[in-house]
This record gives sequence, structure tokens and C-alpha cells, in this order.
Amino acid sequence: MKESDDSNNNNNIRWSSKWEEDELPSPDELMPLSQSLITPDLALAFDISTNLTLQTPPLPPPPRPSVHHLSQPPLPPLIDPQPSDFADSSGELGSGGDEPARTLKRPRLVWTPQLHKRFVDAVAHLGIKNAVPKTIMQLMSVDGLTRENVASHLQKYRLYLKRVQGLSTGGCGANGGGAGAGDPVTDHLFASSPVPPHFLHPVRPSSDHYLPFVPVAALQQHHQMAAAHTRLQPPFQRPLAQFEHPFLSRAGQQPGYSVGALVHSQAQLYAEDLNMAHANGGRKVLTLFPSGDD
DNA sequence: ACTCCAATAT
DNA sequence: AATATTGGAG
Repeated sequence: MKESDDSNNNNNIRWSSKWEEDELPSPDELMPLSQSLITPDLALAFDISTNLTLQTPPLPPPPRPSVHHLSQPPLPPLIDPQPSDFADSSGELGSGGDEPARTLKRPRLVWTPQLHKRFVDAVAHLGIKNAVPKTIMQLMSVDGLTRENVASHLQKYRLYLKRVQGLSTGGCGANGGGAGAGDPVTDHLFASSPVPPHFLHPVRPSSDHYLPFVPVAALQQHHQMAAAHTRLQPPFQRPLAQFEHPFLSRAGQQPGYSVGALVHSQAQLYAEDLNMAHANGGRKVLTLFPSGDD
């Protein structure tokens, strides 16, 4: 019952680099983007990364993506936190050969501006009607993203949209401002990505024609090499690229999931980095993000 | 089964 | 503060 956390700094790292072109690749080609969300296990294993003091520089350093590897996490400690806990009962019941990644709580997802952008893009491309959690999640195709993650974010996002909507035209000066919520124009995250017009006014009442915005074919399930990206198997087939951290040591032996920072080999544009920042209290959070500038 | 929303918990 | 979780309702 004591909370004396202070200095809760948000350490978000954002490198600059050209991430995606700006928009999502046409649904036809979308897929090669995969971010790795760390699995609980891995997270635990890492946990004290010791010195992740990567502060977010006001201005991202050099746009030069040049192999910026962060200090290699010593990652040896492997201090298994709770030995006795449920952890991994590989001998699950016969029923449901699920991935063990169940019943474990994953770390809180951190919505970086980049990730949020992807979210917005996905929603934009899906059209408001099809933009429901599940669909959005699939379109985003971010490894480790759950429907709930998206649902929660979506809920907040909608509230935000409503806010900015009521926040103009007439009501501005009047009591309209009292929408109720504090008006943190600093809705940091949300403000960080432009809100597509169609979001604000679902439909133009009369006169005035906007872009119909072609709804791309509904959802397409690409599997293809998706698998190669999302779940990589312990034995890597590739030599480690300069960007990768060979930290799967532990995960490698765990049955089931594994995560790794896989960089798209043909693209110098993508650089993923896992960043673990600890927020208040000692809770660990994962910051997954592609490099990008915002 | 899924979405939506508000309230609440962490 | 930002996310997650829960619960009722459609």
C-alpha cells in the first residue's frame, strides 16, 4: 500500500527512419510488417534489462538508420522470477493444445505513435463500418496484438473523435467546451496522427461530395509467409542480422511461442526494436515499434 | 461469437 | 496517465 513512484518517465524511443510510405500498403501487399510483441515469458526473462536508459531525445538523432543497436542486453541474468508459479505447465490437458501463452498476462501494450498510426491507417482503409476490433487487428497484422488491445484502443479513440468533433462549430465558445472530459489537447497519442476526414463526419449530409474512399476488398487473409514472421522458430535459418538480438536463449527451450526481432531482410527501411521500459512501480511494459518519424 | 460502452481496476 | 478488465446490452 505504498506508492511512491515518481519519475515516471515515458521512455519512448523513436528513431527516425523512413517507415512505411505513409499509408498502409494496399491490402494486397500488406503483410510484411510485423512487429514483435514480446511474450510474457521473454519479458520476464529480460525484465531487468539493467540499463535501458534510452531516453527519448526531443529530436530523433540521425535519420540514419544505420545499425543502431542498442546496447546488447546482457540478458544473462535469466533470473527466473517465480519458479513455483504456474508458469509453464507444458503438460497441459489433452484438450486444447493451445499455445502456452494463455493464462499468462502479457505486459501492457504501449501504443507508440507509430503503432497508433498503423491503427488509424487500418481503420481508414477499412472504412468506419468494417472497422471493428477484430478486423482492425487483422489488418494491422501486428504480431502479438490482441483483439482486446485494439478494442480498448478503439474505444478510446472514438471518444477522442467525438471530442474533437464537438469541439468546434458553434459550441466552441459556449458551454460546448464542457464536453466533460479534461481537454488535454495533449491527447498526445491521438493527436499524433492526422485524423482522416471521413472519421469526423461519417457522411456529408447533403451537397458536397467527398472522396468515396474506395473500400478495398474486405478482408484478405494472407497467410503466405506470415508465419515466417509472426512466429519464428527457435532455430534461425538466417544468420543474425546486425539488428537482431540473440536473446531468445530462454524462449528457445520453451514450447510454444517465441519472439524475436526479425528484421525484414530486404528492407533497410524497417528496423524493429524491442524496448522495454519500466513504468511506475516496476511494472514492465513493452514498447514495440518500428522505426519511424512522426 | 462479437461489438459497444461505461465503469472500474491496475 | 495509459491500458486492461469487466459487465450489461444489442
